[in-house]
Amino acid sequence: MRSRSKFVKSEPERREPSAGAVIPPEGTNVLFDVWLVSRATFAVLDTALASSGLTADEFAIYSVLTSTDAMTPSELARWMAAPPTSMSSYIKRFEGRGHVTRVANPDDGRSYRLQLTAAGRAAHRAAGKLFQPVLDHVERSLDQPAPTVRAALQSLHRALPAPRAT
Amino acid sequence: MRSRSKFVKSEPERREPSAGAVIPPEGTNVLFDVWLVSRATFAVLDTALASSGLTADEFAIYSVLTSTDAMTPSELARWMAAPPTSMSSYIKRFEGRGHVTRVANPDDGRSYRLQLTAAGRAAHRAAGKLFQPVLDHVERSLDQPAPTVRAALQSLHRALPAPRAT
DNA sequence: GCGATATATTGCGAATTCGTAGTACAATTA
DNA sequence: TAATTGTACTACGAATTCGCAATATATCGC
Repeated sequence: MRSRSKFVKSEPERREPSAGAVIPPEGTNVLFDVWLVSRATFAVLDTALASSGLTADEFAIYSVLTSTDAMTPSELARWMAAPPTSMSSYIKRFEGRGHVTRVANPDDGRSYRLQLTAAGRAAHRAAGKLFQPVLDHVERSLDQPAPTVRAALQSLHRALPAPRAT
Repeated sequence: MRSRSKFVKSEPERREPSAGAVIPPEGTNVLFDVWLVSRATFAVLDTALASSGLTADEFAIYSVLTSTDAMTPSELARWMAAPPTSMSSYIKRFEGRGHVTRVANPDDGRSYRLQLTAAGRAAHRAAGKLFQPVLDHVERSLDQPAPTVRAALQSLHRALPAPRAT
């Protein structure tokens, strides 16, 4: 197993021992913030979605597949900045669950298109029911408008350079 | 191996086939944005740091250890929302590299404090030299002030609920 | 059209992440 | 202070992530 559920025990140490001020923001930067926020976000979502059988990553991928009716593995991999081999593993897993099927790609015989099955869509909806309360909580708790926060995130996304080895 | 280096080949498909507009922002939400941005960020950083031998996660952890002179594994785990067992694996790996040592924790005999060794600090500095250009690029490319973007990220961080299973 | 090169995908194996369960020490209670 | 309960850490094993190298199809140059 590896559902990545209870990272931080449900309630226990409500008052963080010292975390929260361990590192003053002045000593860090915007990329560090991304790291910290995303780790915390995944922890919360993985915990919240655990009983649905999907991880946060999987829920996100299912969401993409729900919104576009057919993507190839490569497109999906580029879209989420994942290596092709990881995508291959994901797909194998999703197919094993009966959540995804491959449809022939008339444009390219090396490739194929991915499609969520009815079971896959059902799983996505079920996970969505667990996801929604978390999203609602976050949007209500933000101390700036959600669109403002989203604009910042999207600005950051566009500002990233193309991956470049050294 | 698993240095998570060249996710997206260095230059090849500069013009994303269709990615970039696969899913309209209206159909998504702030947590989806976090997912997308963090995946892209890690891809860029892992690629940039590859030759230093550190992954983005490791660089971040070394950064935390550089800034605070002694944290326990638990504190560090909570700080970065990682399960204790993952932290244990990280520490074992870092110790194996000779980058971290454990110092007795006078306050608690079950625990100990982590400290970067000279070699660990050197590795962090070397990785920092690869990290800096990426950060510079991002800060220059943002279409809003970096402090604004950081404020949004920090707002998001505070808005996250405590991890809670269903 | 043919060969050369580029791209899409995957088998395989190695490294990583992390849950389960167990040990050791601390804190609380009686 | 002995018993009980809680917290810090880790050994172990299973699932995941992903690099390397191989295969199949596409595309480009001539």
